[in-house]
Amino acid sequence: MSKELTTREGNYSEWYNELVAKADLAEHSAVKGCMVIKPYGYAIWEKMQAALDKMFKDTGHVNAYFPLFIPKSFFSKEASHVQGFAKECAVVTHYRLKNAEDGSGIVVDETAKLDEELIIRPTSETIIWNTYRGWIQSYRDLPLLINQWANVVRWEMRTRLFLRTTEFLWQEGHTAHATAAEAVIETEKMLDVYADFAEQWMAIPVIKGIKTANERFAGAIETYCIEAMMQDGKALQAGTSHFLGQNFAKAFDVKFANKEGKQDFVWATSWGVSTRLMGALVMSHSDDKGLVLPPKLAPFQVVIVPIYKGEEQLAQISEVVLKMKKAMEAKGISVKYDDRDTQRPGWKFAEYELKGVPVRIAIGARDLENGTVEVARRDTLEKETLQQADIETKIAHLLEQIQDNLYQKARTMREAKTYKADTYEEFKRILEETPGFVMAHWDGTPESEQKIKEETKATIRCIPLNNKQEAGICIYSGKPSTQRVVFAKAY
RNA sequence: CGGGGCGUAGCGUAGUCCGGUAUCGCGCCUGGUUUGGGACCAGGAGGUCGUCAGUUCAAAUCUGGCCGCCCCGACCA
Repeated sequence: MSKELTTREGNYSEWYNELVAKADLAEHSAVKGCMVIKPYGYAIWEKMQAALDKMFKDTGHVNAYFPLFIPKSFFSKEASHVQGFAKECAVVTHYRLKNAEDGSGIVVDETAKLDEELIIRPTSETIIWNTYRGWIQSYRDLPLLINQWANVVRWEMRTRLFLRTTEFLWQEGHTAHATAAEAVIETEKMLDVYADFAEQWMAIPVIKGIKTANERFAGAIETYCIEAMMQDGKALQAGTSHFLGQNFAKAFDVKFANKEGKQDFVWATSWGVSTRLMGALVMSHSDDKGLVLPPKLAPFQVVIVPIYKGEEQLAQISEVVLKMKKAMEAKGISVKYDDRDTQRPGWKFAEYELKGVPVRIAIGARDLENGTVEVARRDTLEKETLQQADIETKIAHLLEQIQDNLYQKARTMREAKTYKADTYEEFKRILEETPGFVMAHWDGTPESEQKIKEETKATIRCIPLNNKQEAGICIYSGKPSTQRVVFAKAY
């Protein structure tokens, strides 16, 4: 394994791929388009899950689990939904294998053909709404606020670790409501949860907005999203929350008796974030030395490396370290003490930098004499010598600073790469020369949006919520427009 | 599905044009010296060269088929 990482400047895409592999987050599996998430990467995902799961529960949701398989007929019930997903579905057609008669190995047993094929879920609206029919009779059964943690499969033509894999992990919330207004409030509430998570936990600033009709989820009335900017100026959709109207209730005949005793179709939402967030995390903060993790999501926040000669000295150092470790842990800081004798300090320094551990503490004989430690922060690569006394308070403070600094840095970067364009020429020049978000007027038609996409590869990422209204003309058609929207090339 | 590249030890590779029994680095194992930014010395283990067939005295190398993966596009979270 080479020690030097490809630089972001040199080849951003290659830098990302190498980083994911070298930081031990994930690797390609034997199955095309599918990844193995390695323990270190999975530990980050578990942190994300824990934080999100708590946020969901704090907003009144409960977890449940629905099947991996969906009968094919369910898909045809909601017309636009099937249209959106049909091209990327994995299908189970048989349920048994047998030994080939010519002894050449195992083959599909053609006599074990399913009467109805099963689709491996690309998303669970259909199986869930089919189930909800049996759960909802009255307004008293509503709202139904359910989330599931699951894996889904979308047979994408081109995949990239975390950003787009054939199978991925996610959570999908599916809620049912008595009124449209209540469902819209839910949709917006969960968008806020996602935005808070992105900003406060992942240290990634996001723009909340709604998707245009072209970009809307298949089967939704309105799709809300959070959009983040990666260091190369490309946009990444980090989470979506959909107002589904009564589309799925009608498709699956889910009715309830309202207070007036009248039958009405149930109103729905669905919302999800996936392991794609891991990709967002990597691409937002990391540098040419490796991963940079926000303290709130790092598998461990502090690593302590002893520098010693001989076992006796190690024992002396360990005594001090274990006390510090205990004090830090009492403050809720996660600490790894790496006293392995099999690797040298320099090796460990490089390794933990590559893995993005927020704070490294080194302690040697010199420090024992002086009552000090060397503290290095990953985000700025700065080192300072601190007194051991009350180290837990200093480190706790430092971790907060790092968390905040990462967010501010990402925000500054985004602002520096956000532009206004008033003509199509200017728009194209910006995308070509200095990729980023381009705020531009658009006439509101799918036709103009489509043409711009074909000619520049840029799409409308979203129409920001509470967008400033201003008169202007569409950069493409010259027709009047009332607001600027966010254009960018996207992952 | 179009374009490009690749498949040789755990990883990364040389060798392929011009056929002669596989190179180098990292990693791994043993012993020793080391340890404040990816240590050094000595010794050692590890390979049906993606796969199947063909040509040949002889194939990693030539010919044909097949399989797989990666990258760039179209599609998408």
